[in-house]
Amino acid sequence: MKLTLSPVPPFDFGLSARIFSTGDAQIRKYENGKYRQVIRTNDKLVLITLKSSGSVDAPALSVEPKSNQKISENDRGKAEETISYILNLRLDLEKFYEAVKNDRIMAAIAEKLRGLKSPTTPTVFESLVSSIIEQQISLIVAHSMEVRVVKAFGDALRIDDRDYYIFPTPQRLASATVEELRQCGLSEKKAEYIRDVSESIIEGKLDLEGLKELGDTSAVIDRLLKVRGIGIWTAEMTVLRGMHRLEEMPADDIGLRRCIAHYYKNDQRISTGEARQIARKWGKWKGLAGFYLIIAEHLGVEV
DNA sequence: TACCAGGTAAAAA
DNA sequence: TTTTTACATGGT
Repeated sequence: MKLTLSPVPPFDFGLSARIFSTGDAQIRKYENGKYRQVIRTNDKLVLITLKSSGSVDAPALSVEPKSNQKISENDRGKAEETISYILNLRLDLEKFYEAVKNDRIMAAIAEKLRGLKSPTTPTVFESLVSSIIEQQISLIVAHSMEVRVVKAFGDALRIDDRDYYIFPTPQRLASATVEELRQCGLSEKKAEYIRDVSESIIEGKLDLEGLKELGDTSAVIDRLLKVRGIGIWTAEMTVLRGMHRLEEMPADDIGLRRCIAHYYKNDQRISTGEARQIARKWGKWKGLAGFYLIIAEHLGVEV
């Protein structure tokens, strides 16, 4: 049973999925033109395999869902919705390109990366926990810890004799001990933050997913900042990566600042303030623009 | 070996 | 109130 999705053009699936080339094959991986990940539809785990069946300007995505349980019509609808959400298929990139056309550098990068959409996590929770793990340490280190956390605490789906894992639920992480989390390489404090925030969620003190309904992004960030372990960087990363709030850019991010410096300041180190200053010209697209810079640098794009 | 990596809270000044 | 420090681990 297959289904087909029609992303809003332009959309370059290969380019957009490419950042998952280095992903873990049992969690989230792009390989040989196929992207694979487990999602939750209603209460079922479904392994989805996506591949392009169109072009950048007439994009189409074919979806192959697999599960241990019977996939209903309703599940199919949910799967479609989740995929559209995590790959940002409804985003109209032309609006972004139009908004940055007067910035010579960004316009050139956008032209080379035409069709690149920014992915997000299925839940705000996943984005928040990942961001906590990524605080201060290198992405390589953070990535290996995340893989350990997902495999230790995430639910597994067995398909064709192979286990695939979905990101753990707040319930599961709230019941984990700090010691168990530390086994994944986390510092004691990060383990506490993650445990505590998970506990707040299951106790109903924090409705992370409900924050999606809040139109005012700065109100969302203010709420997140009240949580122990979440500073401005983590709050901004969370809304950007977990909620598609593409106007939000974590200006104090050291990697992003390096990218901005590379393209706009001849590689001279810049402060958070200078980064925000440069980002002003991207208007409500600061976060997406920052994402374009990171991918551009990663791919060695020069303008 | 020391230092840096997509920070933050808590201690010290 | 502002500044400094501890923290985890992998790469250079």
